[in-house]
Amino acid sequence: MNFENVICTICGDKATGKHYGAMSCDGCKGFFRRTIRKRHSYVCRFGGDCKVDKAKRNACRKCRFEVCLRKGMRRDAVQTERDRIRPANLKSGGNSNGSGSSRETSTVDDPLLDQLLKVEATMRQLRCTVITKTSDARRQATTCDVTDSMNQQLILMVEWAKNLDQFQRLDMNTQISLLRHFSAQHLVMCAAFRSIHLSDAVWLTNETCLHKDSPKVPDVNRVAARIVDHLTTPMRQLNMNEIEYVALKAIAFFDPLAKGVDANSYNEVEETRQKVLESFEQHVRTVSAYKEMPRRFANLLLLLPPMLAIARDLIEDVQLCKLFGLASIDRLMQELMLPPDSSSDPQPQNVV
Amino acid sequence: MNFENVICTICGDKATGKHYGAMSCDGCKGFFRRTIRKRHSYVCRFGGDCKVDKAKRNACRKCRFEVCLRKGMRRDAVQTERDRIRPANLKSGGNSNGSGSSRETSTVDDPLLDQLLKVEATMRQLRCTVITKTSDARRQATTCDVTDSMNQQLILMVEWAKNLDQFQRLDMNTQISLLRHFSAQHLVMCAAFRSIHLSDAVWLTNETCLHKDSPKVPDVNRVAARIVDHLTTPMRQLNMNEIEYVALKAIAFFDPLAKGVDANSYNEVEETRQKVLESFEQHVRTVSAYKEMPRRFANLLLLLPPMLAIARDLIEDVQLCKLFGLASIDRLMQELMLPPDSSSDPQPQNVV
DNA sequence: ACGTAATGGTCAAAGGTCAT
DNA sequence: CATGACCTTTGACCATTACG
Repeated sequence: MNFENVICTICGDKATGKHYGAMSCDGCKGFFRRTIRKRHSYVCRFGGDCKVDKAKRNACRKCRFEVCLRKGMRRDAVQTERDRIRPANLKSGGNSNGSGSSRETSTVDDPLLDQLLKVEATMRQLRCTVITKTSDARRQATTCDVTDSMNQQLILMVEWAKNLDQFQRLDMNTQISLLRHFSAQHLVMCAAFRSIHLSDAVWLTNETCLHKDSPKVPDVNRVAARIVDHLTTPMRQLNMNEIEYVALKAIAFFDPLAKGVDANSYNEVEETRQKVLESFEQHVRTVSAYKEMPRRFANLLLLLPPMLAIARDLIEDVQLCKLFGLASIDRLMQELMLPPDSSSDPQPQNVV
Repeated sequence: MNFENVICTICGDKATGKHYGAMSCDGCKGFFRRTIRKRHSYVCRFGGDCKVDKAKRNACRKCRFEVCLRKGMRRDAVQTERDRIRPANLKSGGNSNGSGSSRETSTVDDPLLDQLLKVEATMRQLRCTVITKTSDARRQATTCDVTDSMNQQLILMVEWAKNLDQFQRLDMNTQISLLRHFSAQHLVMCAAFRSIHLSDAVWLTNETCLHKDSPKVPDVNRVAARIVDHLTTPMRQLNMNEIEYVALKAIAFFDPLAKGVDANSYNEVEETRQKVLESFEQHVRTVSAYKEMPRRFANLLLLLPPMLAIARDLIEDVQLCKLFGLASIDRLMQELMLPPDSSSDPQPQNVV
């Protein structure tokens, strides 16, 4: 319908259709609805017969409302309030004083990221006591180097987790579930970030190097090559720094969907993840030196799917190695990385 | 039939017949159809048990929809969109703009997202010609239903890809690589989003339902349960809509890390992914009705890792089924989902 | 052929939104 | 807080389809 030449019977403005019984404009329509809904009651400050036209219709609400009724608008045509089309903005905290206190975040102002960084530094120190450093460093890694390094990393992962009070607060069942779910991802992620300054090789914790096409080490799923190509290279291109690394690691670790996390712990884990996510996003978008790089936040998060894929293939490789006796699988590695097996302990023990 | 004394089981208004499985009025009928068609997802602003009667039925859409389901309305009774009854040109005989002059279903400003939505709509129509609809819909799915539905979805995936010119421009080797890499993820993602209005069940394309704990179907990895718990439920909590769904699907599909994508094609695929990412972020942060929901963008992206994990377990399940002869594995499924096998064709053929 | 029941689509007139 | 240009949703009404 074309309302171009139809005028509002109340004020003479352009009408947009019949509303509440009278051909009228959107203004008079809205005015009438609000008046009825909010039970407004007006008083005329003048003689009670004010002109109601497009220019003066807002001058006297009493007289405008009178005209609405006189021209046929019916109160019963106004319905009760409906559902919101869009949901109300769920703002956290609901504090209205949030007007930018604008404390410029210097470097690592965020306490959560700060905590993660500190734990990471502790781990770097601890690593020296755990690592069996090979005498001639930087040589080509052997299968034995790889399993050694993996074992060391798993020990460190457990220590790392124990340093996080968000982890310590969880019940033991959940703790074990998170560790098991994360172990392979931890290995892959650490190896990838640690190698960010190498080219075409993975730097193991015992300071040997595993070249991405090394034929010495059984690797049907080409895990080493994919760590380099799918993770380390993108990390380098994104100029990923340690803050972002520790945050992303925590996001992957606190995964409420980990097998074995029950409904009670789900919320705790999810809450921790959301807090890290908040700090992580805040850092990447407003603090980081590369905050202007388009889509950087998304691309950092998109490191997680390939990380997961490679982790799963790593588990497959370890299973194959165990099956064919190509490498010795340590007890901790067995408990953390391989699926529960009837032939070994049904429940991980002494891990935490 | 005289409906004078029949009342709507949902709101108590005068019923006009049985609609979608429940005696109801035209209002509840239309409301239910629109909800299903547009994949609306509501949130109750109150306690979650609002009264639903003739006067207040529009006050809370969440609770109205809940009552619709509780009173027996079935989503599978809502059919796919038909052709317009009236030709779009209601005014001048020959309207020049070929595109539907009548209100198109929520066109998006972004041309890329618009393209993805249009292809999705095309697929919905095509589905009708591919799907072998079971006579009694909504029954419990059998193993045969599951494999049938998977086959249909794989056929549709190939058609879907062929409708994307960003895909058509790639060389055939890359095309096959992307399809193989995405196939299982496609099945999981479609099933998850399609089931957003069901509870505790997955809605298959042949309109049967697979309950998350169905004992009928072999599912050692509990894929159905995890689709519901790890994907559908979070999607519902995030109020994910179709735009976000098609964008996320494209981001997962155009994965330059897919096995078999060579260095030349890498950039093309990556470029497409980055463009979709750009549009996706733009939409979620500035256009979406839920743009104020904190960390929404990150949480949408974080759907991808569980999606990938479930997809890989689905492949495992299919392999097991094949191994034990529990289900017939179609040739297309074999080529797209299972690893290349020396006993069958070494190279996929006739897929694209 | 015809009625009936269930699906579909239409669009005026309700509703809500949010910069001003 | 109120306004009103602009957009979404509702539901009375009519068309189409399947079946006996």
